[in-house]
Order: sequence, then structure tokens, then C-alpha cells
Amino acid sequence: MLLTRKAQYAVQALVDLSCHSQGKPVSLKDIAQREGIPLPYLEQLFFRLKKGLLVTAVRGPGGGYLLARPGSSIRISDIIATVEEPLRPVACMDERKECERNTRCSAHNVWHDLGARITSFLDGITLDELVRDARQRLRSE
Amino acid sequence: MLLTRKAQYAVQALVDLSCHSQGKPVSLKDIAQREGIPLPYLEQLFFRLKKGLLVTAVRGPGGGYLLARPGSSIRISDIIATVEEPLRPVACMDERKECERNTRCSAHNVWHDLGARITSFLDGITLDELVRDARQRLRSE
DNA sequence: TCATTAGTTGACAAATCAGGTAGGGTATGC
DNA sequence: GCATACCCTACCTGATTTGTCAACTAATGA
Repeated sequence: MLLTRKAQYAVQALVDLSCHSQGKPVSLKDIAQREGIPLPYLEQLFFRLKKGLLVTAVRGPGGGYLLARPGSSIRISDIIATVEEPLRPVACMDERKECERNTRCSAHNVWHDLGARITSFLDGITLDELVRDARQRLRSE
Repeated sequence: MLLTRKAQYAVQALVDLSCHSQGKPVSLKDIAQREGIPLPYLEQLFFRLKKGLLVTAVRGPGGGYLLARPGSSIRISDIIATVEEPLRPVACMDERKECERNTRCSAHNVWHDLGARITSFLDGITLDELVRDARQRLRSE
């Protein structure tokens, strides 16, 4: 599996946040309830999202989180990169330590190209696009 | 990670087999040595590959495995599908049991489209193409 | 000022899964 | 009849993911 729940949760939560914000902070409690995500787990995720400068926190009563920048400038790949380890189609594609069989691996190019396609696909979708989708779905129900 | 070692090993092993066969069976021992794959693990894989009708076995001394059909008709996606569980970009894309949040999941379409792209990419590459690559690499060394 | 809301942070437990091992078997050719 | 090589199942183990707990800090409103 390419993406773990972490990434799914993060994307869903940010769509939810964006949908329900209207300029005001949204509490994790609300997001957790609406999206069916365990609250403490969501807290961990938003801790990372904040460090990754995708959201800002507002403390105290009526507080919550806000998008740190417009949803049109947040790509799905940004979200994923913030909460997960770097994506890789196969184990040996890890950039940090070069695959010891790289040179002889007959399929190396395949994995490499596959990774590039995945990345470019996720680069091409913004949070706003998902929000629009979600709004449409809500309306049509 | 999208693909496990199982898939990598299987692809590599079949390329190796195809490269070294010349109509005669190739033993797993040889493949294991050349490719650096644990022999008992390779046996497990080829058990599946045989059930998946990608290879045929020849028993006894001088035996080994043969491709069950021409490498030009074996797609990378065939190999992967045979040894691994169905590919899925995220956990909830499992076809067997429908994701309970499918309907509300704001990112569902993204995961779905991503999966389709990955599959079509791997559908488009045949074993023979990899074999040609591998031969070229051997020659240029 | 004090109760309440809500984010902060680290430790840790449960579950899952990849990767590999063990250890039998069975067919074949010499 | 024995060495070779495939056949098949069951199991182990360590890493990772997922989720929980608990104690804390900060901000706000009554």
C-alpha cells in the first residue's frame, strides 16, 4: 500500500477544515467527529501539519486550526510529504541510502518512472479542488 | 510503499530467468545466487508464479523453471498481481470489502484515479522490454 | 481569578504485516 | 537408489502503523 492512513486522514481532515472554516478556527474535536478519526491521533497529525506550515493553531475557547495559506496553493503532495515518510513505490527507491543492487537491478527504471508518475499526479491536485468536490457532494445529497 | 519485495523479487527473478533460459529450464538455485534472493523465499514465489500460469516447472536433476508463455505477452502488472495482494494506493481502496466511508470520503476519487494510473502504467510494460534493457546493460559493462 | 476550552508533547500498547525460516514432502534422471 | 530440484505448509520475528494515555501549557470569558 502506497499511502497509510496517516496520509488519508490528513487529507480528509484538511478538506473538512477548509469546508467548515469560513475564516474561523475549527477545533479538532469537530473534525474528529465528522470524519470519524480518533481525536488523539488527529492531534498528532496536526502537530506535524503545523510544523510543516500548512496550518496555524489558535488556542483557548473558540480556538482550533486554520489553514496557513490558501487551499489553492496547497497540493495533495504537500500534505502527504508533511505527515508521511517520502513516498516510494518500492523499498529500494529510498533516496537516503542508495539501493545496493541499483546497478544490477533489472527493474530499477520501472520503479523509478512509476515513482515519478505518482508524484506528478499528486502534485497536480490542490486542496481547493477537493473542497469543491466535497461541497458538490454535500449539495447533491 | 506500494510494492513489497515480493513483487520486486518476482520481476527480477523472471527477467533473470528469461535472460538465462534459452529454451532450457533454469534452477532457482542459480537465480537465487545471481540475484541475491534467499532460495526458500524464491521457492515460495515461484510456487505462486506457477499457480498463476506464468511459469512451468521441470522436476528432477537439470530441472528448473521455464516461462509458460512468451515474455512479450507477460506484463509487469501480471507478475505483480500473481505474487501480491491487489495493488491499492490506500487501505480503503480494497475491493473485497467496500470502504465504509467511501461515500463521505472527500479524497476517494483521488485515490481511485491514482490507482488507475498506476495500474495502467504497469500494464504497459512487458517482461521482454525489461529483458532487452538488462541485456543492453550487461553488454555495456 | 478561576474554570474551561483546546492545543502540546512524549511514552507506550496493540495490531498488522513484510520478510524470511524450517522442514517436511514428491517427482525425475542418471 | 540417490542426488537434484521442485512442492507446499506452517511458523517466527522484528518493524511499522495505528491508536491510547496522561500530564502539560496557553488563552479566554465569566
